[in-house]
Amino acid sequence: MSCESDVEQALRESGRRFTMQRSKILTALRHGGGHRTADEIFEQVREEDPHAGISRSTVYRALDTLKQMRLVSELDSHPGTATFEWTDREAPRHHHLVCRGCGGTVELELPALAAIESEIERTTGFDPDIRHLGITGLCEQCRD
Amino acid sequence: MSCESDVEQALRESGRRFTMQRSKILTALRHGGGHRTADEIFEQVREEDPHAGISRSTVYRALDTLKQMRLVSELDSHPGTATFEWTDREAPRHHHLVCRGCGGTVELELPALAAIESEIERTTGFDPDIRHLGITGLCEQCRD
DNA sequence: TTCTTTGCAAATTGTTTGCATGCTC
DNA sequence: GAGCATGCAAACAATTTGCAAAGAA
Repeated sequence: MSCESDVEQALRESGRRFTMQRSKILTALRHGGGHRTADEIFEQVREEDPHAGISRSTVYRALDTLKQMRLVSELDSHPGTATFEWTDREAPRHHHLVCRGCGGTVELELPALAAIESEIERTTGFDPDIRHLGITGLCEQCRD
Repeated sequence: MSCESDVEQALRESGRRFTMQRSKILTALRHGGGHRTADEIFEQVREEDPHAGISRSTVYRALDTLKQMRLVSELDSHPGTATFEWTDREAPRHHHLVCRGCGGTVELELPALAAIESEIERTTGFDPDIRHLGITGLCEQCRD
């Protein structure tokens, strides 16, 4: 699930259509290098190609279907504005630190969380999305 | 920081006022036994005392100042509607599992997270709010 | 009396929806 | 050609803001 044609195939197999808009949204999300809000994606697509037919509702709807297909995931810890990320199954799992002061995010790997994931599953039967985990706090600069 | 008068003092010391509304909001939050959205708090206060002068904006503003004072914390992982909790420093730290299927929440203690907290601080200088951590996923019933 | 807080209503922001048209399969 | 997808504009929901009046120190 890592290049355009795979996505195209996945869409077709589930009876959906592979459209220009979806393709551009995915590209913006994948090559944008990180997390993007719906609005950022909208602006990014529009900027790269002002003639591209794209609207906010399309972005929301596309993100929604891609989420259902598990190709895109919505990050937690961004109060007020949903933030999305391309779900790359090959990449190492990383987690997000979201600063409540400046809103900036830092990524880091926390291998120890894998153990917690299985502990949760074992004790509660809950299947946690550790992958989407966002941890809020204060970054070094904002701690003053 | 566990009874009414402490809150009153904390407010006074920071040059703020101790008002009926703030008192009732806190009571609703503390004795409500768990997490509450702004709207739930509003309804709860209004229900307990229909004559109480309270408005939604007041709830939001009060929660905001209480958050700044670290007396109340906003939980992550509740997309769309912010959820708040009384920050009880004496209580054991618990964490939240939020089901993306039914929206239900489960609380559990995860002592292992304390180690992760210090790891984050050590490696990134970030001060994480592990306390507010919300983990999304699918609960046992919704996994079908 | 001074300065904070409140209520009300209006404004914002982020997101969703209905419907006619366009495009993919 | 059939049915999913799109754009537009309107609908929504949650939260914020301006301003005059009320309340705490």
